[in-house]
Amino acid sequence: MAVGFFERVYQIVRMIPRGQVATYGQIAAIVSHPRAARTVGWALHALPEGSDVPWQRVINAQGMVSITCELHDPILQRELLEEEGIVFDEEGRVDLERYRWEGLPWPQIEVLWHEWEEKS
DNA sequence: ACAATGACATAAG
DNA sequence: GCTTATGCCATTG
Repeated sequence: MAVGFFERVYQIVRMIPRGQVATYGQIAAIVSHPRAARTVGWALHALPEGSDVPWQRVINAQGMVSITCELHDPILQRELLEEEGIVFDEEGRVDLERYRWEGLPWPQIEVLWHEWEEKS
C-alpha cells in the first residue's frame, strides 16, 4: 500500500501533547514535505475510527476546524478539543499563539516513537 | 502514465 | 475580514 508517508504523519500526530494543537502545514514540514499540507489532511481523513491517533489536535493555519467532508463531523472535533481544555472563541477559532505545539525535528520524533512503542 | 481528488496554505482583490 | 485563484503532493482509479 506504500503508506510510508501516512505512517510518518501518524507518528507525529501521536506526539502532540494533550491540550495543544498543530497545523497541517506544520506536520508536513516535519516530514520534510513543507508543501504537502493537503496530503496530511488526506492522511487524517483516511484514519480508521478506532485509531489511537489524536487527529482532533490537527487544525488549519487559521486555528479553525477544517472538516468539509460530509462523512465526518466537525462538531466532534471541537468537542474533543474542548474536553482537553482548549477554548474556542465566538468565531469558532482557537488561539494558536496559546495552544500551538512547537513541533519537533523528525529525528527526535523517531526516538520518541520507539519509546512510545515499548510502553504500549 | 494521466487525470482527478482532498480534514491545506498563501497571495491577491 | 472574506472570497477566489493558484500551487501543492501522495494516493487512487
